[in-house]
Amino acid sequence: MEYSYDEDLDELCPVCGDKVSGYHYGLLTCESCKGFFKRTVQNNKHYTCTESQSCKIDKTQRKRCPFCRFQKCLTVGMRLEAVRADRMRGGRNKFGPMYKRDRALKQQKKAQIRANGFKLETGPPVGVPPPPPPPPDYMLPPGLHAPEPKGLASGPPAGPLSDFGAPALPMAMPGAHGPLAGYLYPAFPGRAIKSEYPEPYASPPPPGPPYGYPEPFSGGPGVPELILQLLQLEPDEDQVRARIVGCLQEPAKGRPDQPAPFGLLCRMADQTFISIVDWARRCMVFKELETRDRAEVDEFGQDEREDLLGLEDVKFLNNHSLVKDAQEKANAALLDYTLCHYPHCGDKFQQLLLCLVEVRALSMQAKEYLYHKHLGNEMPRNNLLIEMLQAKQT
DNA sequence: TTCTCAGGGCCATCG
DNA sequence: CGATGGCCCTGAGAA
Repeated sequence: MEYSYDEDLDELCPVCGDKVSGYHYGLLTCESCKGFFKRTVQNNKHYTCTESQSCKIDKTQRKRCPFCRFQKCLTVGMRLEAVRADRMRGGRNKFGPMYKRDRALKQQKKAQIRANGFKLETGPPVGVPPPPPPPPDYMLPPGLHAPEPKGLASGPPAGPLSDFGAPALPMAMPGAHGPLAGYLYPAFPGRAIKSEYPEPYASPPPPGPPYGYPEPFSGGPGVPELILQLLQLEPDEDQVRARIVGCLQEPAKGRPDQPAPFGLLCRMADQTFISIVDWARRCMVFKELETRDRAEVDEFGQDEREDLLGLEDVKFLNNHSLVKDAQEKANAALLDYTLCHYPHCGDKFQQLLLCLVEVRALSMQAKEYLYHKHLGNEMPRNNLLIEMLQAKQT
């Protein structure tokens, strides 16, 4: 096989650390893990782990425990639906644009690293390669490896998600064979893949966009130092994911009658919230705040992050001049960036600020919804989000 | 029309 | 004898 993106091949397989051979089933992996994943899905194999389902998977030990290896394949983001149920050879799948974008992103990051002389914490490629060695909590909850579609395997509350994040209508796969028959299949509009395997293993959907940055990031000259610093502080998505998976593994506490999907979503939201607070804590501005203000930021981490990015309401802080100053610096950096990278779109800066307003409105709606749930005694206990909302109400 | 490259198949090797 | 993994073939989509 010929590659025009040799630099990608310098990377290591997120599953076993071997050399990657290209994009396979959603992300850059080695040939070995590609084959292993293919055989497992095509042959509907079910493995068991003789240890504690947390075996280390690396190049030398990947053959020891296929259960943990496959779990890791799913955890890092390999896609079951990319394995063709009809076994048609050749062609491209619906991930093509995703691969292309991921590749462009890598090029940009490398160019940025070269231009700036230091390495940013990179986000995951299309999937999420974890830093070797893998922590034990990369493993999915045992229930997620059920041979039957139950629990999370039945999909999120709104139904199975399409690859673009929108709920897709489930459809029965015509001609489904063997033990796979009767499963629900996500609907894909593309014709390259006429049918896909179901998700009896139900890999968790990646939190947020599958890329390190929410939009194509143009590095190199013209990127203000402040933006580079903020990007460096971005939470490591691998760690966030590992923490969420670990959290989901914990047995449910509190409300046994809690609907599983909602409870799980609350847990995931909690972990995301913790990451945001961590981000706020590590911000250079935060380190300059007074202790009392820091406690406030801890409590209102999410709002603080929004504020630092250009929103209002920093009145609750003692030292609001410092925060205000940081906010203005962030705005100035963003303005510089948009002027440099979107010279033909004069109002890019204003457009981005308007997006923040919309995000803020959505945030308010979500808060109201959660608070309504809380008043109806429908929230899980020990929920950080609701504690934050309660604190804000008082 | 040609090229690219990701998914599938084949098969030698290994345990 | 089944699993593994490297290599090659195929063919849809991009150029």
